[in-house]
Amino acid sequence: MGVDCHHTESAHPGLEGVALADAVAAAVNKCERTRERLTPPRRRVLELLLEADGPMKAYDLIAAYGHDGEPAKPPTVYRALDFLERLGFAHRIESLNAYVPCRMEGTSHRAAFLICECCGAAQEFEPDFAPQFAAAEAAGYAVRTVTLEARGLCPACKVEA
Amino acid sequence: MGVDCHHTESAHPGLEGVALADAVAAAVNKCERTRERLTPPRRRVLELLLEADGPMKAYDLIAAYGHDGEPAKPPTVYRALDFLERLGFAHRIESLNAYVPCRMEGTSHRAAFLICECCGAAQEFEPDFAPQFAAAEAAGYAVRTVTLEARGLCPACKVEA
DNA sequence: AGCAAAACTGTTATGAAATAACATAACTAA
DNA sequence: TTAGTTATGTTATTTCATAACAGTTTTGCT
Repeated sequence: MGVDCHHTESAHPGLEGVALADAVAAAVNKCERTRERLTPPRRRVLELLLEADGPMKAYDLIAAYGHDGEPAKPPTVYRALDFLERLGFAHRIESLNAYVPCRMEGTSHRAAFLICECCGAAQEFEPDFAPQFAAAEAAGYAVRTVTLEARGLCPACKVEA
Repeated sequence: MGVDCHHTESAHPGLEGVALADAVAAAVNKCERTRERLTPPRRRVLELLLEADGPMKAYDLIAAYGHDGEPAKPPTVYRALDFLERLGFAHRIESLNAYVPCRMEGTSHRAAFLICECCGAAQEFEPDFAPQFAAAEAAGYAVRTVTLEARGLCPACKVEA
């Protein structure tokens, strides 16, 4: 991703084989429990996100969608992304116009990311916003969702620089 | 902005007259002190942001650019926005694809916003990220910039709902 | 002052990201 | 079993942003 970086994107290598199958199975199970429908296009987009080594652009997903090389139509992928985000299986990174699978499955979390400007890796973490928004809520705001994206250098790229 | 809201956007009414002139003069002064060039297109875009009642989309700025109704060319506005962001006179709100003038002039701040999903108002505030990123920096990250966008209801819209 | 480098603007064209609109198909609950 | 809801397929369009390059203004150097 980064222009001035020669690292392989190793912070979050994509899943393969058993690990990928397990992650998909976990999603299938969660959907069954909650009566949600992990339909073929939704499942396909989730697979693509899980396999990827880093954040995926929507049009990367569109291009990679067909096992035979046939691209998807944009609404197919955008609808699947909407679903995956709604269920917490994926997150959109606003400052990259890109998408990642959720790496913190199960935690009822507000997503936050540390994005490396060198290698492009996006590390998800669990922020503690309570102190941040106590004041806002005291002033009458009702906070519903929070997007937090920090940009800088990951440990590997920082060392190299 | 909001679809289900009948409020006027009063949280941050646009500047007019003397207040607008003062804000522009402050920017002129700051640029003179720092040897930056607040050229006509940059100044015009800053004026438009300051006059606006809420976040402005780039193409709103493009349409409003000419005093005679003539739109600007897109690069004119995007370049001006780059400049204004670089100097801290404006902020981009990623989750809206929109821009606001900085309301916290002078503070060396990392911008953060409370965005009302009902009326569209964007309230800037000064977050304290120190506790948030102590852990990240301890783990070797070098955090450079932070984007924080909280979405919910502002006090006025919360009351109405 | 004279000149080169850098920064800025104007312009055309294109690229990238996302959605509108509408027809069809598949679940699901009475 | 049929009405209602949810999801998909498809075409087209809209929205957002930048590439590329020519020309101008400013700045810094000697």
